Amino acid sequence: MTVKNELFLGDSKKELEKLPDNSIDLIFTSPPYADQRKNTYGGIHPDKYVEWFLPVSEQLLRVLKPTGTFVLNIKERVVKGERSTYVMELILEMKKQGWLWTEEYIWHKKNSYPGKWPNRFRDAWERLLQFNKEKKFNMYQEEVMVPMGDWAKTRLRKLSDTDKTRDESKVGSGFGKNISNWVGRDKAYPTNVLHLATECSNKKHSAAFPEGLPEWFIKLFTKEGDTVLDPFMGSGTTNIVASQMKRNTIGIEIVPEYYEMVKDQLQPEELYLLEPKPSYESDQPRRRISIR
Amino acid sequence: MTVKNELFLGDSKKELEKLPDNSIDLIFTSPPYADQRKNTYGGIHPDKYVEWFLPVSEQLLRVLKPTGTFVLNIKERVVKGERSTYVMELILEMKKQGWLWTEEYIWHKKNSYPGKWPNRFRDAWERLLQFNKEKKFNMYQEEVMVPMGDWAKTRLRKLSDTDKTRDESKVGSGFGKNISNWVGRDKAYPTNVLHLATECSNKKHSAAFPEGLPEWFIKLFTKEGDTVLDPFMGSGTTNIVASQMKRNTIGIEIVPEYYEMVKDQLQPEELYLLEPKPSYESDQPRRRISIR
DNA sequence: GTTCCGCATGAATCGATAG
DNA sequence: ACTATCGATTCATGCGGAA
Repeated sequence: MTVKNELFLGDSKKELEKLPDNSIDLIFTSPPYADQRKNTYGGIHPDKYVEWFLPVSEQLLRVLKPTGTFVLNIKERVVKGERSTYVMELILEMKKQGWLWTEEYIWHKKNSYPGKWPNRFRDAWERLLQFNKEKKFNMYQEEVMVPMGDWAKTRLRKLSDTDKTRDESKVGSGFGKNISNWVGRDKAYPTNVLHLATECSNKKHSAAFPEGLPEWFIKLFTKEGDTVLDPFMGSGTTNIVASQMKRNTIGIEIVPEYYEMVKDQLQPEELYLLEPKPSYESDQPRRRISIR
Repeated sequence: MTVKNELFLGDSKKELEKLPDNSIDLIFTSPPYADQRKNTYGGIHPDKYVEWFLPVSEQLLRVLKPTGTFVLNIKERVVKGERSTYVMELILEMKKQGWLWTEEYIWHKKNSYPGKWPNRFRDAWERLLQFNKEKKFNMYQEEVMVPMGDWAKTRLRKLSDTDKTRDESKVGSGFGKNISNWVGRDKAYPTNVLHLATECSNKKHSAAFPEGLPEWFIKLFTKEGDTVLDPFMGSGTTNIVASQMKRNTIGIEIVPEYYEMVKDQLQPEELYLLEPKPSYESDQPRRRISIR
């Protein structure tokens, strides 16, 4: 089978106008976070953030299918000792646009940035806000349950201490519990708390999230042949993962350098001859994405 | 030494008026959650929640010391397939009252109640909102340090002499590891994600939280002899734990049954004859705190 | 082929210093 | 005075070279 990859260079709000109504199954994105500094990539001042984002979310509401889902990865900054409130204000405003705020998942970043300050500890979590157009939407819960295949059985037999305590991320997509909890069970349902380490690979984009994050939501909210959109593509993690999972993808990026970088890795049409096993069933390390 | 336990039966807003200004070091509470059903304990309709809570938080702002902290354990309900927004509205309104929203901790409920719905998974986390009166407040970070990961322990044990000297000579090399700094340290600072199992003890109160939760914040924000307030006492977990930790406590409860229950367990004056380790440092399994 | 170990670095924050 | 930039702080993780 083949999947299509459409990439747009330009401002999200403008480029989104080119997409037809009700055509997207899943929007997964991590927009530029608010930033006081002006010269950072995409830095938007916290006070202007909601105003900046709302025209985009209005377009997203238009292009999303009624059965589709919008997952927004975001976290508010600390400004002068206080958490900013722009994320909360954004949720309230998006509801006025017609979005349903269905759920808030927590991404627990197991290896967060070091640091200790007089008034706070390390920030080790981010929000994954789920929005929908309708109360009824597509959700394939079975897909994110991790089956007890031969791999898991073998793995459990030689379960090491490190597996038990330290490395939860080797289990499935990295979400969920201790491997040892699964002994005797066929399947495990996840919760709305996702445990995943931030990646320390050679990505040149500062806002990269681990591949497991979009992978999990793509599995949960789409099936093969569906269409996944990332309006703030960045290094293209969402699109590359989605394409590997045989979903059609659309990506928009305003910085030419990142746009070109992703373009080198994603063909307009990707042909999948083989039926690769899902990565969580594979014995091999997950395929690394190299930047050429 | 002795600690005092003051218990009030009545409505929080009214009873709080009896307390003097700037007299409390820590407020830790889990108020009745919003609920559409009227017959639940303290059930308040989501639409009325903010309006109901604000007079209480206004009193809390008055009684809290300038160096004190208010920790609010809360989570929004799902109403008609959507998360309610009263928590966000509450934060925004409390900021207008003069509160600083310093931080949001996540309580990850490791063993949350099993369950699955067509549109969502198990809810396995709650918010712990930290509010302050001033930017400078008391925080005893060393008190909640946690054992270091296995990796560091292994590394330190095997640290060779050359490693020590070589690393010391590299002081000033900027960002990077200086392992020798860690010698003698077996603890690390925690993050803003707390991993605790929910407790299934014999509590008759529906809003009971595990003892480890107030215990952690009491350690972090107070010292012995300080005063801890819970304006929605319930089964009295906060007060009982605080009293055991040699903090003076004040509790307010509107339901006579709960009020009497706590009164039976807490004397107006508790005498602590022994000065040794506080209970939370003992080896007794019941009082083990398990924050990773 | 394992296992071990050194090292880089990740959506960070504060406070001091420079413009 | 006010803003922008910079240095110090510090832990989990995976990778790659060494044993």
